[in-house]
Amino acid sequence: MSELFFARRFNTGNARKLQIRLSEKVIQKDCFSEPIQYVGGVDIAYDGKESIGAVAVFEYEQMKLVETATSRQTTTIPYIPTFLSFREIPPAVSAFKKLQRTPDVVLVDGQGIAHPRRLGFASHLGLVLDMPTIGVAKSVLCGEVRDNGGKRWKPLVYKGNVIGAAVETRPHVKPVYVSVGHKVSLESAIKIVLHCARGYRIPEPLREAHKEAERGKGGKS
DNA sequence: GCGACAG
DNA sequence: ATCTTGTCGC
Repeated sequence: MSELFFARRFNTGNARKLQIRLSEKVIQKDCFSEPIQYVGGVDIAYDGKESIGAVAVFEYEQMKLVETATSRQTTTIPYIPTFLSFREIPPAVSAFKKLQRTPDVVLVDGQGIAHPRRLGFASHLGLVLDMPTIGVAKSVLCGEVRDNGGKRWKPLVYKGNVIGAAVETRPHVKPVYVSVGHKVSLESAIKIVLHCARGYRIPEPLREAHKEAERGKGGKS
C-alpha cells in the first residue's frame, strides 16, 4: 500500500533537479585499464508488481559467459519517460552486489547522456556504482541521427551537440543507440559495443542479461 | 498550447 | 516493459 502511494507521489520536480546536478559529474573519458578483461550487461524485467534485475558478465576477448546474478524486488516507482533510472536502478544495483567478479565496463539497457538532461539510466547507474558504463538503447529518446557517410555508425545530435551514435551492429538492421554512460568516451563505447555484438543486433551481455531476467520471473532471487 | 517520450 | 498468432526464412 505504501509503495503504491509512493509511486503516485513520485516527485518529478526533485528528480529533475537531481538529474541536472548529477549530470555534471559524468566523466566522458576512458577510466578503465586495457586490455578489457570482463564486460557486463544489465537488464530489468517485470513480473506483475515486481522487478527482476539481472547482470551477465562475459570474458571480453572470447565473449564467453562467466557469471550471472539476479535480484527480485517490489517495483517502487512507475515508468515515466526521462525518469526511467529511478525505477530501474534499485534492482540493477541489487543484482550487481551479488557478483563475484567486477566487470571493467558495463553495457546498460537504456540511454547514457543521450537524454534531455544528460542523465539516462546508464549514466545514473554508472555514477551510483562508480563504474564505466555504456548506454545501449533500442530506440531514440531525444535527438536526431545525422546522415553521414556509409560508416557503421552515425552521430546522434541534440540541440547542436553529439550525444551519442546510431550503431549498425548488423548489416541492414535497425541500429542500436549508443551513448556515453560514465567513465568512457563515445569512441570507446562504440568500439566495445561492436565487439560485443556477435550475430545479433543486441550485444551479447545485454542479450544474456535479458534472458536471465526472464528466467527470474515466477520465482525468487 | 501540442506532441513526443529509453524500458 | 508486457501481451500475443501466425508467418517467413536460414
